[in-house]
Amino acid sequence: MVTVKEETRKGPWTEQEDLQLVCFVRLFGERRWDFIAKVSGLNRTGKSCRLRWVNYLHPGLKRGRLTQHEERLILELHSRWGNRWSRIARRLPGRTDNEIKNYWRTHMRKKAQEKKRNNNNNNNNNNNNNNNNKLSPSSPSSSITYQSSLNEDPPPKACTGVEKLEPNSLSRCSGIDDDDHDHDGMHGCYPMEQIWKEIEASEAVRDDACNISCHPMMMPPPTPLWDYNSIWSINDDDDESKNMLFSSPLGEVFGVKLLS
DNA sequence: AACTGACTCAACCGCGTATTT
DNA sequence: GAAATACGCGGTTGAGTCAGT
Repeated sequence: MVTVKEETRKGPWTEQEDLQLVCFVRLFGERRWDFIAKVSGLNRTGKSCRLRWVNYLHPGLKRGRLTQHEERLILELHSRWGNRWSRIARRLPGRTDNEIKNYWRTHMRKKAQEKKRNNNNNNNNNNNNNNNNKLSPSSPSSSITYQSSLNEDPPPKACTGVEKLEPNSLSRCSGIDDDDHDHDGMHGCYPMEQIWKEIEASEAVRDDACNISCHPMMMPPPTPLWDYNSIWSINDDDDESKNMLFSSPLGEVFGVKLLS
């Protein structure tokens, strides 16, 4: 007799897995991921489930490219906080730390390349009196200059260029946790002020939404922004979904509740 | 059409912190 | 208070896609 020990699944998630995960998050809330992983019958770690939920399945997520506004915000916040992606992500409703991290990597790669090019040009045109050897904010999106390159994380101090932080805001650059009141030191410095207002406004909206949707037993948020309606509303005639639920360890129990 | 390099995105890993037992 | 467990974060990797040659 050979007992088959099921390996924990890795790699890309299938639609079925997504569906299953959503169902169980719906039941148990966005917590106890190990429990959800076990109970759902997904051969995934809790960690993996959480990640999938946070980065992909969460109904509040925005899809698509970052807007210019968001890009600027990321640059600005990164210059203040460094690689504190989750914190930065909190300022960009609907965006995940992973997404921002990925964006930043790309951005920095571009920057590094630009820098390289600039340096090369400068070497070639050494006699030119333009002295561009400081990284010039050549691209429209780079009104902020960065000291960091691809390989070095910007030290939190890298508050350079137009940000013009006030002296007391250096603490922010040095990674001291001041969490959500961080922008107080910024006002009046430069047009970012307007941006902060917008952020706060959007956060207020988000918080309201959260009060409604994040209660463990009131899981399904009002309207997913993207096409997972099918997951969130399992109809009586959705046999596939039913099967999936029922085939999970606790499926029978909860399936009855869900589908009754 | 085939190849190559850049880019994007999803996912995993390791580690530190928080919470529970 | 200590140990175990769960959670969250940041770093990294690899597959897929797209544009240029």
